[in-house]
Amino acid sequence: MAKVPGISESEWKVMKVLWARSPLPSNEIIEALADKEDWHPNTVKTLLARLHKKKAVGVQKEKNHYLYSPLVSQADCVQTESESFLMRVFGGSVKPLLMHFVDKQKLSSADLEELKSILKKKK
Amino acid sequence: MAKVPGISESEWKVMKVLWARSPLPSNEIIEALADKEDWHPNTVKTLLARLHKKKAVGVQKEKNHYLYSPLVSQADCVQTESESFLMRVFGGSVKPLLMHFVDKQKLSSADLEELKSILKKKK
DNA sequence: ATTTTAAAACTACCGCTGTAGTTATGAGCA
DNA sequence: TGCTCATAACTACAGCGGTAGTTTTAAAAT
Repeated sequence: MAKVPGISESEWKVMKVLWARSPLPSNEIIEALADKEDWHPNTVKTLLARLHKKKAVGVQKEKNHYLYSPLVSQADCVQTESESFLMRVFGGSVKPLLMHFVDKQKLSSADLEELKSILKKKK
Repeated sequence: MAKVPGISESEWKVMKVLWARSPLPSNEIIEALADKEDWHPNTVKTLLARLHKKKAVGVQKEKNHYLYSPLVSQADCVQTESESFLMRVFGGSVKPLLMHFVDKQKLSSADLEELKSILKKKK
């Protein structure tokens, strides 16, 4: 899997917008984020610039404005983040991690069923 | 559950030592970390000072030297970190998270069995 | 063609992080 | 009692992250 650059908390929020739909001009990205975050438009621009610099997003010049798209896949980023979280917090052991989340977070019984069937297939 | 201060990556490594055994004098902490990390002793001291400042570890003056102990529990820190990870990377949905880890990380079949039985009890 | 305006680009600033050098302090030893 | 040595305390500094102000550019409108 592709090596992805480090992506900060705020940058993730920008990436999520682009993973959901792209390419997008900055104003639409800003708008999409306005819902969730209370950010100055320039803040989003800065984040886009940083993401561009580290090659996490690409820009295409479209006559007067730019269009942004992800250059790294969400799956790769999720993988990278998960790995790092697993190491840092659970010392690399998946089982305690799973037990933690099964235990501490509320799962519907439908979720439980689904999980069980996945585990069954997995075996 | 107690609100814990933000604990950085390197600080976590120090906390792990103290969660495993405490109270400890700085030299033993430094020694314990020497195995895993290639840090200058002063680096560890700085980390301890920062953790002390943010009240994540306490110090007791023991004649000439200090003894350090955690003031926040590992469980609370794990909980806080997990929550933040869940939000950031999986948008708050536990099921995709679980599926990711079941899928992407290698689990022994013993692990799978154990998980299944936990799920069974959980239901 | 000049003015207005939106977006892009550049600059800024503070607090946190990783990493460590430097200085002060106090206790044991000579 | 003065010297030495470990340890604690203070200082440093560059890079990142969150946040946004200022300047430039180029297109649209008059």
